[in-house]
Amino acid sequence: MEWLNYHHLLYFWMVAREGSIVGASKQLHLAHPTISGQIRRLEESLGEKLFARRGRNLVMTDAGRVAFRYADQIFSLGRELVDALEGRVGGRPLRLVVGIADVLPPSLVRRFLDPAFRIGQPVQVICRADRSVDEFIAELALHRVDVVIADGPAGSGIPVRAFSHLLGECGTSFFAAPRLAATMRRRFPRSLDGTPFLMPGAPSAVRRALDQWLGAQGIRPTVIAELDDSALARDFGREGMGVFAAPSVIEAEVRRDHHVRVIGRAAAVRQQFYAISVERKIKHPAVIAVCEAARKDIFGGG
Amino acid sequence: MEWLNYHHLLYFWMVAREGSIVGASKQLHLAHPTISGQIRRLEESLGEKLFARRGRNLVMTDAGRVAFRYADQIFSLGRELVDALEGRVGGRPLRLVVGIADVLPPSLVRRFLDPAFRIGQPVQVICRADRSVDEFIAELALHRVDVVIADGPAGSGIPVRAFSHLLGECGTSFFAAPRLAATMRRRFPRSLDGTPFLMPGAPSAVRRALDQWLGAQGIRPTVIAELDDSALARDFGREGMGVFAAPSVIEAEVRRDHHVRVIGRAAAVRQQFYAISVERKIKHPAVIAVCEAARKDIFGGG
DNA sequence: CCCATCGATTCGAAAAAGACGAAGTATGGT
DNA sequence: ACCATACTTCGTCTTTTTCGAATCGATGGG
Repeated sequence: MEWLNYHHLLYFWMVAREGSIVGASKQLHLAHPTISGQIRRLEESLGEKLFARRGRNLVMTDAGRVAFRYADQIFSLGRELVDALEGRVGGRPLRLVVGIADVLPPSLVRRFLDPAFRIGQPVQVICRADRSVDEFIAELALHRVDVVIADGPAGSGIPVRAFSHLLGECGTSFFAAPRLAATMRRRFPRSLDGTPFLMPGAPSAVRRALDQWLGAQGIRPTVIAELDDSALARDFGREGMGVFAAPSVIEAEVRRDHHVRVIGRAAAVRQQFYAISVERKIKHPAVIAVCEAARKDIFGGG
Repeated sequence: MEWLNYHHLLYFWMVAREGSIVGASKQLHLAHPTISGQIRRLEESLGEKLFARRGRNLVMTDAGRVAFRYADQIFSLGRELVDALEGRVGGRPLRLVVGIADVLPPSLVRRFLDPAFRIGQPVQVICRADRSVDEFIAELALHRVDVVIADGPAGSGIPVRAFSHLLGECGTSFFAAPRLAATMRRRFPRSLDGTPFLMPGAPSAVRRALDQWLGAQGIRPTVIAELDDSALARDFGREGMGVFAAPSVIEAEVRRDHHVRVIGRAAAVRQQFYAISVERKIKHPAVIAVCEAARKDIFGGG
């Protein structure tokens, strides 16, 4: 039996996270050629290409995405291991472990979580995005996460007793780099037809709503990439590779941070955000703060 | 941030599994001094001793046991990763993934699982013992295991909808190496008082029943080790290190395989065995076979 | 009690793996 | 066309890993 080389896997994982070899080389304090070579070795030993070149960047292949999911868990466990051994098992300051669906935009998550820090007592928030929503819900049952923030309620697909609390909902806005946006703004949404489009990953609620809406209008954009991670989608979009969608509540941040323009809105494509917990009545004070603030401040006017 | 060396961890894990460096060196096709040295490095980088010498063997320290739990999951994920990438994701022959509580004696598990192979169609059984029972139940919810075999019903501790099917129950027998057994057989169970005893790990049903029974009789053995893994307990016992307990149904195998003698029985210490599944009515044909055979053949007469 | 055995450890030398910088190739923006 | 950026390839050098031989300590049998 031949063992997987975990160092190679670490490099692969870091490259996937950072989106580039150069980025990873900085994180790892290594020269870029080193990483390039080691990833090649990993691909050889696995017998599968993990990355494909897209322009001057790398994107994961299907096999790469599979490997990444596992790698994510492996290295998350590794960190837990050293944490556990260094004694910080149950940190004394109030701890809030949040599982986050990776389709959610980071800036929105940050706004959701912000109130947790303002509840009077010191609190340490641990954000995890290294599992799927279903897996997080299973971890909810094991009390390894306190709350899961997702783009839909806990489905009946998995038999865990969990309760979904609506944080708020809004429509969807479509964005593109300035050049592309200029040609698209007129005749929206018809202009989306045939346009390069950055699609959210398959098993998400946004994706379903989007598919439905596009189908109903008979619009068929050209899907040039499917991205599980919404941050990745916006990075692609910023580079002018295509149109992407994001919740209307964070329009301002998206425009500002990614230098893109809004080309149109679809109120019918509802995006919902839920906090999922084990208890029907939330007890964790930080989670209570998060839920209340979301309903009042973030979605209060919209 | 300094990264955990996963190769060192692998060696550590293998040594822990095999119980000795020599054993691990055979599995890994490496020289023993290599492993010895690499484990030393791991201990240095972690700042914790993982093994302590007991006679000419190694036993895990508390820190070692913590690390082992994590390592087990890490390498189990690693194997899944390469399996997934080699395309045997959903193997066509009927697959039965069984989660096994590590307090259960392997020989009993083998007898439980035997009928799964005799159901007419080809079946591939994947036994996993790399998580705790609670974790397995959570994985049940994710359909990553089909059934969990445990020494007690699914507790209400974790909010997963799961159903426990009693496979059977029996009393407990106490065993020891011949020499020790000879002095113990008279005046059982009083003779257990002060005797070196190999206790099953804390969070198991057997342990609770045993504690209760000993307490009721006012017997206090000297606990020289607590072993989560029942196979380990019997290995210790075989070497004459102390008395250990096992379910009465497997008396014959234990006597034969470990060259130990029965020193007494306690019918009151009931050991129960459950198959835990997501459905109330079991659908998986192999699981049905397992349950029926257990009730008829294994526990039919006793 | 002594000796044979088994298993873990220490040590220095040899082999393998990893890391580096320089140069090369492809891509995208100006 | 040119430059900037990012990935690759290549030859060399460094670090890590591995090995065998020798040693130490515990165990069990004679």
